[in-house]
Amino acid sequence: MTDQPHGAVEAVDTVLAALADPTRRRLLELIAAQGEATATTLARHLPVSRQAVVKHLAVLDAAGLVSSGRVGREVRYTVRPAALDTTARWMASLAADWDRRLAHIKHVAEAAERESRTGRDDASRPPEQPHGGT
Amino acid sequence: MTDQPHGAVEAVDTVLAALADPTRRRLLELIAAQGEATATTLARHLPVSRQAVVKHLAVLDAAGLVSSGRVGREVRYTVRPAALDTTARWMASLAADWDRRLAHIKHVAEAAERESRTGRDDASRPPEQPHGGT
DNA sequence: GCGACGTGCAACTCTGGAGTTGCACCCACT
DNA sequence: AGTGGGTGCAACTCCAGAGTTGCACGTCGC
Repeated sequence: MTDQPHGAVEAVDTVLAALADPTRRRLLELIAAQGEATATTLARHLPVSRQAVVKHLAVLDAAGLVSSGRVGREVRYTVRPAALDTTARWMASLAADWDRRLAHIKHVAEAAERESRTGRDDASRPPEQPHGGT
Repeated sequence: MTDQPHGAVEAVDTVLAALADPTRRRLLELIAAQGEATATTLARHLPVSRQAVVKHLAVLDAAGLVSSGRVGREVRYTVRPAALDTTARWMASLAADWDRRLAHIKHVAEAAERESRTGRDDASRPPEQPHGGT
């Protein structure tokens, strides 16, 4: 196990899928708080069976969010910031990209507005409110 | 519609759930690229029906990732960076928190290591490799 | 060796969400 | 008025994934 995807894109993919589940987020919380934890221990703090926890840990491991290490008869899990950080950066740059696009569109719209206003005086146009949305 | 959750926590919750689906991410991509788009238009660029797109847009809207605006007989959707940005920050701070905890644990472990080494010389101990994990 | 504890594997149930189809409604255009 | 394109609503199918149970195997402690 612990074969995280090669491409950064798929990494983000699996990380997002992994983080989508509340139980898995809770698991990460618990592991991070304790520094180290086993499936059995974690299951005690959750309303699900050990097997369910094991499956979740497998998903988290595949996403590179945790790493497993065997110590004697037990398997200890630790949190792994790298993948999470990568995803955070991806998301932040995406948000920035959206911002840029929106600013650009707004600029273009305003330019067109000025253009039409100076060119000819047609105040009789359908409302076309840009986006009241919320 | 477009009633985004009040608490920031639930916001992150819904955003993560929304971003978990590849089709929805593709939708956001398309909307961001075009600046504005309708469900019908978007469906033409995707291998799914318009209704499927509508449902996805409803989810994205509930997560605050898009905003809808009616223009004549069509409903146009635009991208909304705010929620995405919030989630990105949440994720980044979480990663930073993990980093802090790991550094702390490592520090403590090293201190304990030095302690036991100077206190008594017991080289006959089980391996206990910290975490080869991957 | 023996019991206790933790893990691993497999088969099973069941619900949520992704997707579809069909139809009714609204608005623009001529 | 009537037609076409876009939206909205509802009922339906289908399957991945979350969770369970049961049992076998390895490992620690005595």
